[in-house]
Amino acid sequence: MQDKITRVLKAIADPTRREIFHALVVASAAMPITQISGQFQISRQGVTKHLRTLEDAGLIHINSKGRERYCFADAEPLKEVNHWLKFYERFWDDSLNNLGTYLDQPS
Amino acid sequence: MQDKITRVLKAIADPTRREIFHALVVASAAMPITQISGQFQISRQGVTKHLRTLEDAGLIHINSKGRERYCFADAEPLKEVNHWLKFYERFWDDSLNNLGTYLDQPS
DNA sequence: TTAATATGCAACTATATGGTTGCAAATATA
DNA sequence: TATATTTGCAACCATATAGTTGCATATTAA
Repeated sequence: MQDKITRVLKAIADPTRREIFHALVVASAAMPITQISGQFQISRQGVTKHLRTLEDAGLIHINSKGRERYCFADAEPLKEVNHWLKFYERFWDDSLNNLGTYLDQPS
Repeated sequence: MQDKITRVLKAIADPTRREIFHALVVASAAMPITQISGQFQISRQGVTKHLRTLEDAGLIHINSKGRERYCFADAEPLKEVNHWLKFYERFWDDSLNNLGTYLDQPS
């Protein structure tokens, strides 16, 4: 399949998935799927698909209990995104650097 | 269209685009499209499409000079991703918190 | 036992995505 | 001027994505 970081980035690249993930994080409690999907306009099945994507990225975990499936957030995979970002940190402040590069073009 | 942060996340969610962006960052010099595409296996047009996506996200800027178009990286939009991540920072360390949540399920 | 609830699976649709190729136009070079 | 180079545009293709609906199944509650 895909790279781990690619899975995580694709997972959080969708606004609805970011909302679902956020809801689970701030809830700080495991929630069954129906309860989660009740907070969104899209169908339960739509939410379920997003949950699977989040699960594949490791951003949530699901645990069955009776007929219900409890989902809870796990922010740990975001560490890797943070690490990826860290390399570029030194570049996003010096806009002057970019400007310099721009001015460095052959004329 | 889309949210700014969504555009940025979608842009970096593709491995080829991350490579292109990285190449431009470390080059720390503006490069014409043909020169960039020479570093990748996919066609020039394929690269051009990725460059447009990166440009829409603000991760590169393009400047025409004669028949050439010079591209250079701009890491600034990554700040917003960093800011989004920052909120979750406090959650990704305490795996115990997640475990607690897990154990908090009704029985 | 019967009814309600929570879920998964499958099929389907529309659109986005990552890639290709062919061709035309603009610019630079011989 | 004739030729080579850099690029954009457009059409096309295969697959992925975000969403839907219908139905079957398992579990819980009346």
